Amino acid sequence: MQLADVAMELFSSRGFEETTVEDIAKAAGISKRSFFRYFPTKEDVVFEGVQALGDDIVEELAERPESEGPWEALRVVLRDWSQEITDERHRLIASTPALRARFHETRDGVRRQFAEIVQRRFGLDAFTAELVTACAAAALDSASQEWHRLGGKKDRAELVDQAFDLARPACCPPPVSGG
Amino acid sequence: MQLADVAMELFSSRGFEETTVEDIAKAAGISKRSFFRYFPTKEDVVFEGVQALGDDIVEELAERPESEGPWEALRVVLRDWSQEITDERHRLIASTPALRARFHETRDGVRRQFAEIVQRRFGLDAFTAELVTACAAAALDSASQEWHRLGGKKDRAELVDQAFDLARPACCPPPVSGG
DNA sequence: CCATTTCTGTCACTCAGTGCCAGACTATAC
DNA sequence: GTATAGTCTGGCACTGAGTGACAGAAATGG
Repeated sequence: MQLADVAMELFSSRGFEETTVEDIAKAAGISKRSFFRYFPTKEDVVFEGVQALGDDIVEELAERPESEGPWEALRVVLRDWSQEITDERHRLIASTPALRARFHETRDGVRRQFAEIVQRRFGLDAFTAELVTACAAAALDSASQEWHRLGGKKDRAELVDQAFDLARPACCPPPVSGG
Repeated sequence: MQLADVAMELFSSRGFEETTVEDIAKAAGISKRSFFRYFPTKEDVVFEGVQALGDDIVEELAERPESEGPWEALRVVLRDWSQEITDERHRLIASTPALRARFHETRDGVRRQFAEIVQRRFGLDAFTAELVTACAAAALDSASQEWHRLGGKKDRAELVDQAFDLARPACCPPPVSGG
């Protein structure tokens, strides 16, 4: 079993803060020092892959047709993002303040990358680009929360779509379809 | 001089992470143990008052007229929020990842309070309330960043207004003024 | 086989944060 | 005045995250 899996299992059963790095190391049969050779911090175990996923989505965004407009491009591309974070991970993050903080920060880093691309690709000024991407993040967040509120009974992608409809900012008018 | 001022001065000159709690304590003429009787963590020094300010604004929000609608109410009330965080504090937070993370988390806590009030006072469902407050936070954030981008040359309140115009979500149509 | 690189554990360290206790200070009551 | 109770403080020992340095094991390559 991989180190990250061992750690996540301990986090899930005991809680993040109640699990020491030495616990993880012992369970994985390595030393504490070696743990820190694989992960720079204890928190990073939980966020393994999130940054990588962010990079993937950034690339996808850069490949959307320019004619699509920023809001639609973000909508399409972000439907995946929330899917990839497992339930257990979400539960853990939501219930641990330190992880919540770290999650916000990580996600905002990706959002900043989005903003740069949106600015270049769709020809917006920095202010508007920041604004639009921040609104998209807001929509995604609300969709994710609503999904949890409903106990996972509704399709995530559908909720994201709904959120993007409700949150569409005034600076991104809907694509006209014959009117 | 107050403990928080001593600490902020050290943070400003040496940086947050380069300043130990013992440094602060020594400079303030108290023991390390006493420092932690005034502030639960080193980070909390930087965020002194932010939560209290949040509570104030939550109250203000609760007192806005119902007829105003959520978006306008948030706009009015949030114009103060960013004003209250000093430049130096902003600079420090922006340049320290751990503080950035903590800031996001703190602000999101306040936002959740907003959402509850918006939901009750303006009769929205939880989903929409979360969405609208998250969009407002996005607008505020973008305005604040733009203010820094412009080197503080433009009026903050004006930028917030502008951001709220650009970011107005589809679920909060503008108040009709005779049309 | 030997040489080099890489991986690993151990040890010692710094720093944030906590629990405990003992002494100092203050306020009130007698 | 003294006794007493509550609060504030420093000191000490501790846990736990994270780092630097070093030495030995293991893989790699000739």
